Amino acid sequence: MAPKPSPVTAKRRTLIADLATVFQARGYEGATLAHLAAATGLSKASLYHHFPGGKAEIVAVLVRDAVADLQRAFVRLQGTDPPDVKLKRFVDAFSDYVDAGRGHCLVAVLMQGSIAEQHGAPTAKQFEDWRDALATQFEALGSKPKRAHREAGELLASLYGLLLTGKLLRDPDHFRRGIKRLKRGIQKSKH
Amino acid sequence: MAPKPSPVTAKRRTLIADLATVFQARGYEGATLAHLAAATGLSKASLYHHFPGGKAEIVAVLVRDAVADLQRAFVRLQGTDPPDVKLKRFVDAFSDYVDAGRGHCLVAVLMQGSIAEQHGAPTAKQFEDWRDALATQFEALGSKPKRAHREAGELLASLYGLLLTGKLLRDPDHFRRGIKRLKRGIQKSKH
DNA sequence: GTCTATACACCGATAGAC
DNA sequence: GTCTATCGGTGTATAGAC
Repeated sequence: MAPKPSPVTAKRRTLIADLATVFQARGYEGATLAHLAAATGLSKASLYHHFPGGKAEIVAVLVRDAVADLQRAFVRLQGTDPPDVKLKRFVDAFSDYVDAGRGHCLVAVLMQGSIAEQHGAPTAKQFEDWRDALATQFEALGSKPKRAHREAGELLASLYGLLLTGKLLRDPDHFRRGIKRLKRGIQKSKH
Repeated sequence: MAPKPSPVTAKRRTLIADLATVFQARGYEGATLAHLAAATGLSKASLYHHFPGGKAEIVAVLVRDAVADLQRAFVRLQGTDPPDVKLKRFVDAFSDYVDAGRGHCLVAVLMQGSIAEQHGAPTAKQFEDWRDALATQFEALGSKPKRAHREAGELLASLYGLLLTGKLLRDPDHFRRGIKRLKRGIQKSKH
């Protein structure tokens, strides 16, 4: 049995989750300390106790955390299962990460705007690694390296495109239906 | 010959274009009046002369204007040319609208965040109309209505996804290559 | 139409009591 | 660890001269 996580860590995790919802909905500049305090139930001063660096430290921690969350989806590509199974599991995990299209990808939200200057370059490298991990699976499905790399980029673009257009169209099902089709497409591209 | 546009209107057009660049790069909350004044070369007080409603009026005008710009891409779907030709022209026009992936779609940028509450619903209706216009062309290519509707949503998602992932990957060519492939895909889906 | 000067609210951040 | 009170700076918006 796994060891019980310390309550300190558990409290910090819910604190971070509450903070993330504000940045997700309002972006970096739109997320004021008053909003953050209200969302967490703490005062502004208490937030500075947990994050002495203020807003900059909060967002740095949140980016780290969101990248780790997203990483958990790409971990589904590891293991000895067939590549199409792993790719479909990844797509499902990504869907979970963005709450089936109801939420956002915090990494993507924060990388648009003033935060990109500070965290944009390392995040871009991370996304390249993720694209390579996807490409490896497409190669295992029979595609040549160049084509696999292309298919990996297309899959990423489709996922984020479905997420964004679902919000533009205000259609909660747009993302869900798109995910379903994407998974069928992975099945087919095996031939 | 078309009548020469009045200098007043021309000045206002460049003014709006300058303001748009700031909102595109910084989002609604990130675009302060100081930034907007600097970008236009006017003082803050002068901005209030042109837009008495302040920042809210500026962004309302900009949304109207950006929607009209984007509409110009969808106008390429009209006419008597073959549907695949019209769809490819639309894709090129969209690419031009976002400066080949180097810029953003101002509509999409503003609809994420606090502005969505005010302008989100009418914009969503507009996007539905645009999706329908695309679906009509896919029907003309031989797809049944349901499938054409799906293909239209996929095309929109791919365009916005390529735009977003190109920025996440910091790869200026990602969008350009994706556009090329999308156009080839339209060719193929004809058969 | 454009400007400088300014009003007033809110922002991020700190001090210090409990 | 949490709070109230408060600081200096900046944000939006206005007054009024030119």
